[in-house]
Amino acid sequence: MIDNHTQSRLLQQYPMLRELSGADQAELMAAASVMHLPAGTVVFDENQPCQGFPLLLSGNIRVIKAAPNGRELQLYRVIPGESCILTSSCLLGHTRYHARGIAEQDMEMVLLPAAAFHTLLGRQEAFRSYVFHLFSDRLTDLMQLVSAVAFQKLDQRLANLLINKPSPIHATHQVLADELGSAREIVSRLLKGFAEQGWVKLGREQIDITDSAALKRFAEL
Amino acid sequence: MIDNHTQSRLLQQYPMLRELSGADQAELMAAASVMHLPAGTVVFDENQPCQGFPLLLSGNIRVIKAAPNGRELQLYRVIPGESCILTSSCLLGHTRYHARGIAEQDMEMVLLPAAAFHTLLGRQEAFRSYVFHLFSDRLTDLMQLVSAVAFQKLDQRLANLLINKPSPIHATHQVLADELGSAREIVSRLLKGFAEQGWVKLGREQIDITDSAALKRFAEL
DNA sequence: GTCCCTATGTGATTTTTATCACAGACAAAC
DNA sequence: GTTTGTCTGTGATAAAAATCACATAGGGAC
Repeated sequence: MIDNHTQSRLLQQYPMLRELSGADQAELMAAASVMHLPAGTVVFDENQPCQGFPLLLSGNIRVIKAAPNGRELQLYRVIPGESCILTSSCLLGHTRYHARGIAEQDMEMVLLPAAAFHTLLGRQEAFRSYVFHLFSDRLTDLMQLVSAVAFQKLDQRLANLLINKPSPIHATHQVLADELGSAREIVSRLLKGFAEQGWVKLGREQIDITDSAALKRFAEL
Repeated sequence: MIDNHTQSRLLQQYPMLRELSGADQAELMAAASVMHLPAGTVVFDENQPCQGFPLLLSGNIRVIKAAPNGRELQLYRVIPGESCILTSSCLLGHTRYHARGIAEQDMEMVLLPAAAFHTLLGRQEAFRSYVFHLFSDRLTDLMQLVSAVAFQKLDQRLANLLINKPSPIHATHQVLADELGSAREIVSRLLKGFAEQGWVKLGREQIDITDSAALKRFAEL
């Protein structure tokens, strides 16, 4: 059951919910529940069954693949207004998760039980269309990712990563490495190279982009 | 417009179509058209807009990402009974293709125009569920692929590729390399290694798997 | 048979990435 | 201040892949 304040926040983040019929909207609010997860929580993990459909109010989820040797690679990030398509996939395909989701910051989310999810999907065009779009976008992202991992060198991928974050970037080299699926030392060395080119300025847990045009040129080479 | 014989073949490959209402089924058959494509045809390509929803009757489609330097990587294969989810993604997300599709053999397919696709999706639970499942499966495949490309060595990926094909395998090393996103010489050398282990026997355009258990063990190391 | 095209084998070399092993640097805690 | 823990820099080395440059071999066309 969702309280009024949360309901309005939910509708703000997910405008498509406004298009649901009043009755369905009420049913959703009745069936759903709010969860608070501290940063670092494993929201879901590989091989785990699905709980329900998450709607993020604040914070976000890093969805990653972890290798047996401890390395990891970020598949994508779920932000408020989106939902974890992986979960939809589980719910729709009746399979289990194939990746791990980790709360990056403290997180509030509304969890829609599987049954309610299926009901909405069957009855509400707006909801269906929303889910289809999510699938579509994710598929595109993943194909891009595969292509990048297979064909691009790490320096280009790193440059890309940097220019897609707001400068100054607050992150350790390890975090960047995990996002790229590589090792910390490599990222450190590449960053040093960028710094020597005058593209970035490095500090502890901080990277200032000083020549984003050059970085972009390099990334798209 | 689809003739009777083709209709029955279509229903055989796509049993879910039987669950459509008679009227919708008739509408589908009226709106759709049959296409014959010779092997090697580029069925769709990156940045191209979507024509419609393909239903394969025979042959199959290799969906690949091509790198600027000529290398390529197979994302997945579409076989009769499946449909190209990438197309659904385009139709639903109103975007363009993000990969290339190539007819591997001569191909017959039924093309469902975008409008008919959307109608069916809105009206028919069975069709919707079919499309959702396709999405779900593909997403899973792609995540596996990303993980493999990022974390596995080529020898393991090659072993995996081999054991998932019926022996004897008829393919040039170049074809295998393209499937893995690597170079021919590497594949040749790795295959030689496998042959030395007694796992395969090599011939011109032919690979006989002589110890699939060992290959499997190696692949899953 | 010869010619020719494609497929394969292979050495040599380079590039890229990973791994290991520390040293130094910085910031917060005490 | 000192201590402590995390973060970063860096050399040395190894491993994996890619690249280049041919040699050879098989199979069909003639």
